[in-house]
Amino acid sequence: MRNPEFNKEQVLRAAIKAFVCKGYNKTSMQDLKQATGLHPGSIYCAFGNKQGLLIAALEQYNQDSSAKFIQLVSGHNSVLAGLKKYIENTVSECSLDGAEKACFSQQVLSDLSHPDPIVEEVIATNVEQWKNGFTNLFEQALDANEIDNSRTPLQRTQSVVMGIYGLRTYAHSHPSSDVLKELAQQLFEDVCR
Amino acid sequence: MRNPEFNKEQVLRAAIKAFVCKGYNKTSMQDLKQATGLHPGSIYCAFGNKQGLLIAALEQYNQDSSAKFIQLVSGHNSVLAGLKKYIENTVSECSLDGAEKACFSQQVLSDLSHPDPIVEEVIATNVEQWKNGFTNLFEQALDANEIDNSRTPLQRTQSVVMGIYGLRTYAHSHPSSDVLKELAQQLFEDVCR
DNA sequence: AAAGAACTTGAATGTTCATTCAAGAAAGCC
DNA sequence: GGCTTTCTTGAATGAACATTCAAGTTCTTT
Repeated sequence: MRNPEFNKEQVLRAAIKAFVCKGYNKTSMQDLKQATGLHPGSIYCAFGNKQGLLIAALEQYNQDSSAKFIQLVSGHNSVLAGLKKYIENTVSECSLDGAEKACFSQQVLSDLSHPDPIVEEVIATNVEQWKNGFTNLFEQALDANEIDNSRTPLQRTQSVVMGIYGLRTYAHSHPSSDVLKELAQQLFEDVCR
Repeated sequence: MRNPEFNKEQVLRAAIKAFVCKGYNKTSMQDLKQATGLHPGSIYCAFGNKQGLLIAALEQYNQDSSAKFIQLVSGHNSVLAGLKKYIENTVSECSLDGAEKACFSQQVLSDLSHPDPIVEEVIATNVEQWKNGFTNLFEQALDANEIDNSRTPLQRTQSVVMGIYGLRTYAHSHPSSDVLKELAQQLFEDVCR
């Protein structure tokens, strides 16, 4: 009996990088071979097919981004400072060249015109979880009297999610990092008002 | 001497529809043949290649969306009412099933991971023109005292563009039309505040 | 009505790409 | 060390696709 020679997490993170960089459709098995170090046959053995790899990668992304969310949001003096930190981190990610300008889930969704139901469900779960993070945050902020109840936590969540989508799309057109920071600051203010 | 049998505008609008529906990359020449009624050879004769058709389509889109902008924004009691109308129209477009959920330019930009410089320039021109429309609008609103000068027209333009990008991306996940309307209303308020 | 010019057609071409599979290599077990 | 099981390799396969082009069609001019 032999053990597999690769580390699944490592492979999936490499795959995510490749997918985010070129888009799912344009990432060939050759690209994936180069990125992950796995030969086509091995990928098929481990994940069934290209879409199987995508689904596994989306699940990994889900885990990773949840962890990152918690890490960024925690350990601040106020709840809203955590939110601010998160938004600022998004901006820095967007400003990187060639790297992750888009949220992986969202990119896949627009890449696949008619996504497979399974893929769609994994993405929906991702987004759901992300939104829950924000909603919890706003509930805590409400409890701590950092925001008023003129809008519900859910409404604020929707606004901030929309805003981040917008920020990321805006970043595609290579604006100066100052403009992006200004937009992020404005978003933060609008959402907390 | 013969005349071409097709109407260029009609063909380009049909091509835009096809591109927006399936995405540029996934739209095959067969799809384009079906959509435009032109056989592959004719398309190559008229536009050089697939990318030539894309560029011509983007230029047509530029014209059409400029015209639509003016049409939507004009003829209201106040300048801001025009803006509101425009945002509301965007929401209705997003709510349509299968139709134009995304701005064509923006969709192409994310579809082509490394866009040809020519394509990129045409898109940049599109966006520039669109932004100018908003900036003019906010300048008029400032002159008419409908908004204050706590933020420049350019800053407000950036915010509204980001917001519309966000709205459109948000629409991809099939939210209820009420949520979308609420987000649009909030966007309008935040931008005019 | 005949010739010529321009346009249209769609099968053929060559390329790219996901996927398969048979042969080879390595680990565990006796 | 030999045997079995599992994993890895990468060339072969076949489908999908953009592009070409030679033959066919239609319009205009004289």
